[in-house]
Order: sequence, then C-alpha cells, then structure tokens
Amino acid sequence: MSKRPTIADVARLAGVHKATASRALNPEADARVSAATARRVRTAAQELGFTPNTAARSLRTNRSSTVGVLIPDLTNPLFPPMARGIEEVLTRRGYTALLANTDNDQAKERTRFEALRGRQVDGFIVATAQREHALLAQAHAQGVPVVLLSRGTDLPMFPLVAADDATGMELAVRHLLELGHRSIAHLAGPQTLSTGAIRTRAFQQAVRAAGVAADRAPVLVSEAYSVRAGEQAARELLDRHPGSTAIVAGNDLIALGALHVLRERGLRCPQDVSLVGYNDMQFADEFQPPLTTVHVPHLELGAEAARLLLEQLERSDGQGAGQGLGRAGAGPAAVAVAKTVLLPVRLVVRDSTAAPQAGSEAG
Amino acid sequence: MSKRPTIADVARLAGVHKATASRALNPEADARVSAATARRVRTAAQELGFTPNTAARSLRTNRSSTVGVLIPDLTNPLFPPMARGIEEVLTRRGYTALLANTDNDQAKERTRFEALRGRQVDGFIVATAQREHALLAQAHAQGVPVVLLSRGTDLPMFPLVAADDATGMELAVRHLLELGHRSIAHLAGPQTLSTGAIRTRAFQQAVRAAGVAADRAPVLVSEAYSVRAGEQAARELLDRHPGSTAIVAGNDLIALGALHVLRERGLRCPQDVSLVGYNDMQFADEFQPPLTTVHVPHLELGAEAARLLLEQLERSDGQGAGQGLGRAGAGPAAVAVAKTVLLPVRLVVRDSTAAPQAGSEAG
DNA sequence: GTGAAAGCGCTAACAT
DNA sequence: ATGTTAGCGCTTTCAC
Repeated sequence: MSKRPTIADVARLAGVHKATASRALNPEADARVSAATARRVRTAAQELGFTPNTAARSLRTNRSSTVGVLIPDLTNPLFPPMARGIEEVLTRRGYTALLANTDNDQAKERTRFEALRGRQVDGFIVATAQREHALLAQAHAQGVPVVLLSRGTDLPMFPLVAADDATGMELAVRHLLELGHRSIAHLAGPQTLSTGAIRTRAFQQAVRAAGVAADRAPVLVSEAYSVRAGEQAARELLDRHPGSTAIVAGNDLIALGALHVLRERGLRCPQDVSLVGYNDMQFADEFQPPLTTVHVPHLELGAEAARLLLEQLERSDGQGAGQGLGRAGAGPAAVAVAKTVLLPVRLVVRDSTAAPQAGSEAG
Repeated sequence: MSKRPTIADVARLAGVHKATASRALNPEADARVSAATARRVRTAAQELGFTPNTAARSLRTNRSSTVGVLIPDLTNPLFPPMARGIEEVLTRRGYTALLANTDNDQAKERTRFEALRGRQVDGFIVATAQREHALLAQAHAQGVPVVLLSRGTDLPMFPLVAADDATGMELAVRHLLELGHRSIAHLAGPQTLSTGAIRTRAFQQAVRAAGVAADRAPVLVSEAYSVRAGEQAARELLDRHPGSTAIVAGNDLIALGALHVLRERGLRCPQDVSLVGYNDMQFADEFQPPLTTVHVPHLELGAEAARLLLEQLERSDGQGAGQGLGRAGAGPAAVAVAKTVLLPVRLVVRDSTAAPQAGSEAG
C-alpha cells in the first residue's frame, strides 16, 4: 500500500514547480504553459501513475465534480436506464453520480438531499419531483443547481427533461379508437405527479376530440405507480364500469396490475378487454400477453438531463447566481422560465390490444 | 447562496476552540470533551445548520466514507436490489456508494476502478469478479479493501457474499426428478464466472447422484447471462438433444431465451418441455408461463457485502495492512483465507415445470 | 512562462 | 478537558 504520488512528486520528476505541474495537468490552464514543459509534466504524471487527490482539489476549488441523483426506487425498471444514461455522460466529463433512493418518502428524500449537499455535490438531477415540492422550492431559493428528470413541478423553477407524454397518450387512445373501441377507461397515475396529470389530461382531450361521451371514458386514479395500486384501481374500474372494452393505464406497472385483475375475473386480454401501458419498461414484451405500450427513451432522458446539468454547472462556474434559465415572453418584464426538453415517444403495438368483440362486454 | 458555515463558525458561537468543536462533533472523540461543552457545541452546530466539509475531512483523514461498487449492468434486474441493500447499510453508517457499470468490459472496469480510487474510496464491493481476474489480483497485492458480491474468484483473496448455489441447483434438479423427468439438460452460464461453474458442477452431481446417464443430462454453455446468448444455446440444445424433457437454466435470463426458442419451435412449456430458471428476478412470475426458479435474496446479499466491507474498513482503520481475513486450517503454516458468507436460497415452483407427458419428446 | 506563497476546512499531535 | 499548531494536496493569486 505504498503512498500515492502527489503533484509534488510529478513536479519534482519533471523538474518544475508544483504550480507549473498543476497548470500543465489542467486543461483550462495549460495554455499558460509552454508546450515542451507541458509534455514533460504529463509524461512524468503518466510514469508515476499520478491521479489527483479529488479531496484536495475539491477543498481548494469548492467543487466536487460530483452530482447527486435523486430517484424514487432503483428497483422500478424505469430508473436503471435513466441512471445509466446519466452515468454515461457524467463520467465522460469527469463527473461522478451519487445515487439516492427516496422511496417517494419526503423525510427520506430530505435526509439524503442534505447528506449529498454535505458531500459538496455540484448539483442535482431529481427524478422524484412532485408538482408541489417543498424541498425543491427551498433548493431553488438557495440557488442549488437542479435539473428535473421525467417529473416536473407546477412552477417551472428548474430545467426539465421529460417524455412527450401528451403525444404519447394521444397515440395510445388513437390506436384504440382505430381498433373500434368506443368505451375506453383510463387507469391514471397519481395526479400529484406531473406525469400523471399530463397523461390524464391528454387522455381526456383525445377521447373528447373523438366524440366519446364522458361516461364512456371514465378516469380512475391509481394511488401509486405500482402493481398493487394498479390492481386496486382496476378492481374499482371493473366494478363501476363493466362496459369498458379498453383500458389505457398510466404506466406499465399499473397495466400489470390491471392484467392481474382481468385474469382473476376471468376476462381475457385482448379478447374481452384491450390494454395499453405506458413506458415500455424492460420485459413489458414478456408479459402475458405482451403489452402494447408507449415507448419512452429512458436512457436518453437521463443522458439529456445530465447534459443540461453540466451545461448549467459550467455556466454558473464563474459567477454565483446563474440558474440555467431561458426567457419566456419578451421585454424587460419577462419572467425567468427554465427550459423544458421533451423527448419523442412512440407507440409499440403488441398483443394486449385488439378490436372489440361484437357484443362482448358492451355496456 | 450564502457561504456554508465552517467548524470555525460553530466554535465561535459555542465559545470554544475549533479543535474542541471538532472533538465534540465526532463520536469517536467526544469522550474527551465535557458533556456540557459537547452539548453547547452541538446546539451551535444545529443552529447554524453546520455540516462538515467532507472534502476537508477527507483530505485530512485520508478516508472518504465512500465505497466504490462495481457491477456489470444496473439494467440487469439482479443488480438493483443488490445496490439497494448496499445503499441501505452504507448510508446508515454515514457512507456513500459510488456505483459504476462495467458491462463486463475489462478496460471499462479498470478505468472506472482507477477513477474511483482517485476519488479516495475507502474500499470496493465488486460484483463483476471473474474466476481469474487480473484487476482484482492487483488490487489485492496493493492492499485495497474489497468484498466480492455474488461472484467469486478461484483464489479466495477476498471475502465473498454469495447465494448457496450448490444447494439451489440441487433443489432445482430434485424438483424435476420428482416430477418424473429423466432427461434433463443444463443451459449453463459462462464457466469463467464462479456462479456458472458452481451451478454446473452442482447440476452434474445432482443428476449423477440420481443415476441419470451422462448423455441424458447434457450441459450446453451459454456464452453470457443474457436472453440473446440463452436463445443461441437453447437452439443448439434442441438441435442436439431433442429428447430432453426438462431444462435447467444457469439463470432467468437464459431461461427466458430458452422460452423464446421453445415458442419458436412450437414446443409448449411445460407440457413438452419443463424449464427452471435461477435467481427469481423481478417479473419472472409474469413470464409466459410464470417461471419456476430458485429464489436468491439479492437485497440481503448486497446488505451483507456492505456490512462485511465496513467491518473490514473499521478494522484496518488504525493499522495498515488488515485484509479482513479468517484463517483456514490451524498451526503456523495456515494460509490466510478470506471469509465466505453463503445465503440460503429456495425453490419457487410456478408454471414452467410439470410432469413429462408420456411419450412426448421421448428420446 | 514559471516560481513563491497562501490557504481551502478539517483533525491529530502535542502542549497545558 | 481544552487550546495551539501544523499540515493533508491542491489551485490560485501575485510576482518576476
């Protein structure tokens, strides 16, 4: 366990001063060093296997090249691809992600957030946003750099990278309409989340635009994006609206719950009831039946969020306040509004949707 | 973005010296401080919202309370539960995990390993071990604290936390035998991984013990733990051993590949061929058909690995070399051997296994 | 273009 | 039980 070489060792071997070595090794300052010495220093560093002590650097620069990532639960198949997308762009730029699972628990989230701040993270990528979010409001007031991933807040405090859910939901509903369905129910996700609210609204607009009467397009809200909650909501739906020939779920987990309930009631999917999920999570194509769903590019979502955050960090590097903002409206009175990036989605048709059977399940 | 309070601020507010404040705030040293001042200091810290600058602490103590975690791929459903188990015990003790995906790529693994070392991680949890592993051998030589997770090396260099795969495989084979199968094939995982080798050996022992002839218990090696590789191996298996009435796969992903191939050949599972997976990964119960498999407690595996590493870190805290070793054999000539913890598994019977149909598929 | 010197915030000797 | 001092390894003024 021989001690690791420091920059002083490198400087000595290269025959220069510590400061010069530091400059030569740092891309931003190496213009101030002659090409020859720069090369000598880099060779020396290579030879010794020098890697800078990040703690020392961090202490000096007050930056850590580290980013906190708040996600609900790594065990939910949506998030691993996002995490990988984040990791990929972050590491390429010398940053490291610190992942924290919050389990949608506010107290836990706050604890982890504080702990990460204590570790001098330079910013956060937050995939746990509620439409109203005390912690985020506070973070915003304190000028902490944050990028929102997948879920937004009602106030556009922070840049957001999300899927184009309005379009996605429209695709889903249109698919069902084209198959001939006229009684389409929505098993909505939690309305406290932007994804839940946006998809629900888009569902309602799509059915209304097609001239489907409101009572033929009921919305039942699942209290969580989970199989269990999906089952509960699905039971209620089948009890109260037995005439529905199709269901579009707020996400794939809820759809899975619905699948269970259909099975438990002896209803066949898609013959008796068609079902559309949302997200196209891993293994959605292995379900029984393989799920028709809206594909969301989770990895790209994560990658883009990381890019946005880095951009913001770089910008606010020199000066203090910089919050990575775009401008809405024009003129001097314009309010600062954060940029939103919407990534395109597409419908993936598999076996859980089909034309409604004549007579069957008609309300 | 007012500057964060330092320990000097806390000391001033409490009317003591920095060093005293530091002692009062550090559990290990607070015995050397009077209860009264300790309380005063802690109150002051609370009031200011003081959180120590980890970079400074790290620089001074040469420890980071940070652990590197090497996994193949977060997107493989086995690893998120492990990561959560790790996170849970680590954060409880004030540590943070730095996750890195290696994609089973040696170059990538080395790069990430070095990067993490550069960040002064105190140790590693490695779930990417090959039976022969250059990087790990080297890490061992350098005295880097490492705990192996799930996959071991041939040489017991490091403590290992894994599932009791020998028993698990025996359970799987016995289940098939009890159903009446006498032609059981094994779609093995990569033999360069301890899990692949151990499960294969256990398979062979189990069938041999039951008196099944070797040619009635063929072993085909899948070149990766993946659906794709599983499909390839399964095709070869069905081509070369069409008489098999049951398959036990090296893991659930391989089993899934086998399922695809059975379907593509018009063979029904379990009526024509029974199939057993391994791991009981998330959603294995949603496959078509729901998969009979060996349940492995992945979260507990991760948690236990974290515990072992912390133990080792605590121990080697003061002195230098401590490698967290047990002793094998007795007497002065005994070789240092690292502890292995095997967690129990259990067979989960679902719908992919059944008694062989009389006559069908008989070789 | 390079060297000298200071200091980030913390903790571990060493006093007292 | 508490204060004093020094220094972890790095970057960044400031000189020259």
